[in-house]
Amino acid sequence: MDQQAETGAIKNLEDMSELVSLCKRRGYVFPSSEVYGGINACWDYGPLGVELKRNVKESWWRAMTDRTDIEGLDAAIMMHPKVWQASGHVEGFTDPLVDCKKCKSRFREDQIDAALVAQKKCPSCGGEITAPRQFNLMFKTFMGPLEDSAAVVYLRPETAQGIYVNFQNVLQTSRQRIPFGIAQIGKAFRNEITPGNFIFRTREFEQMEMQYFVKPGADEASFETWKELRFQWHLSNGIRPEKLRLHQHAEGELAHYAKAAFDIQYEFPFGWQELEGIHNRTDFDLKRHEQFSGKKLEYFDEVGKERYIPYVVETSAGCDRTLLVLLVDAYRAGADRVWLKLHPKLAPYKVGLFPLMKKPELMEYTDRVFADVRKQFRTFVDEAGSIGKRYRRQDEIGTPYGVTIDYDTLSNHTVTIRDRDTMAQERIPAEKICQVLQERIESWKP
RNA sequence: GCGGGAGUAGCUCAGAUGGCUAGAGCAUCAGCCUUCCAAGCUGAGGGUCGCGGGUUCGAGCCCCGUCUCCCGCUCCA
Repeated sequence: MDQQAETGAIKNLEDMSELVSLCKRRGYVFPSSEVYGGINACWDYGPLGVELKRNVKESWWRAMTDRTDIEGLDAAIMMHPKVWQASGHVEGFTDPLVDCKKCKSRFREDQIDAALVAQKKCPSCGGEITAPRQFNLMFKTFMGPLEDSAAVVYLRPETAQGIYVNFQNVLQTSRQRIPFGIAQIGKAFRNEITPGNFIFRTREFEQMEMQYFVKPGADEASFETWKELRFQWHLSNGIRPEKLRLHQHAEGELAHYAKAAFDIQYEFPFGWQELEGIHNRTDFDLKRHEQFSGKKLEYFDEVGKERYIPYVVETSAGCDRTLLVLLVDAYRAGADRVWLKLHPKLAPYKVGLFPLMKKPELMEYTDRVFADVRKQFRTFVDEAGSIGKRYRRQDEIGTPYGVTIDYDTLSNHTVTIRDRDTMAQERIPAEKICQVLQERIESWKP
């Protein structure tokens, strides 16, 4: 690993804002509704961002569905309102908050002394507190033409419930047996009080979730397995190992549904933060849905001749957060260039193709190569400016390889292939470009 | 929601005490140059100076309002 690469990585929030700027400048991520001045914590993925995101989702989906014991699902964002009563989100996601006008502290009204609430006194400084305001983290809207409370629906605050309520459907149609899992990628919405840090915490976000159903008692072993598998997945995307860790939730930190929980955390410039959660949700959710729906959600084990409600091990990764991690982890600022050291399998463009000079014979040859290479790899052709400048442009968006057609190409049909990370070049036969790209992409090491 | 900072070209900014068609660098585009690692030449496009009102003969600069962004406070993808 070269020295420049290590010293050029993101260290602080200032470097981070360079990345945010690059993202906008080059078409990875734009602020939403920018012509109207933007809207807080909403972001749009541009041409490069959407490619990177698709590649991330593809990588995840493969990791799931390459297994024979995992099925896919795509549930609706809007669900029956009772789902959220059963899940505990109607209750648990609505916090009455009060603020102290004097010391600016914020408290949950239901967690401070009732006597103090009655006197409107701050528990820490004794100052006056505001009247409680309801902070409901679920977005609410109305289904149908009338804004009647009977027709209230929520935008899902997590994708998991879509899987739980389809547990029996998937079980029956896929003919799976426990243990098995259901995977889903989709948007979720939370009316966060404090969003921020670029695409780290947004109110609309995408999750990549898998719920693994196991026999009670087998949950702890499965939990350990998934913890490890998910950690490895992030490493397989080329993330620097020293920036990733597993963090166990203490008892008090656990969500209302969880028996045990680990976060896969990344060391962002704003600290260690969650990238993915692995939760042992027990039979909490399925049981609750049984109660609220009146339907049986148990599993009959043909072999052991027993009925039970399965336990669930959940792996819930943030898709946008994964993107942020990839970008933050890949950013390098050297003395004379900036580059994204993205894993080639995830990079939006795999190769840049350049005629050394803007000469008809070189451009013609380039066109022929392009027609061939683009069938297999997303390719960006650039003939504007000096060759060095074109390399820089591709470096900045993370294109791992550059192929240049020069005058030697015309006589002996060889081209140079340049490596983004080392800037080293090698001359190879033009007919082997695809083969070499394939080999390099597959064997790439951070 | 509160405190702090800020809104002038895609980006980074300059625009003394209000005064001609609002500037620079980078970026983009066109052309030239260039036989492998950016910033050489010529030219072009691009801004109702966040938005609305007010003061004034005249406002990017002053006043009021409003919106938005960024940084800090029990958020867990």
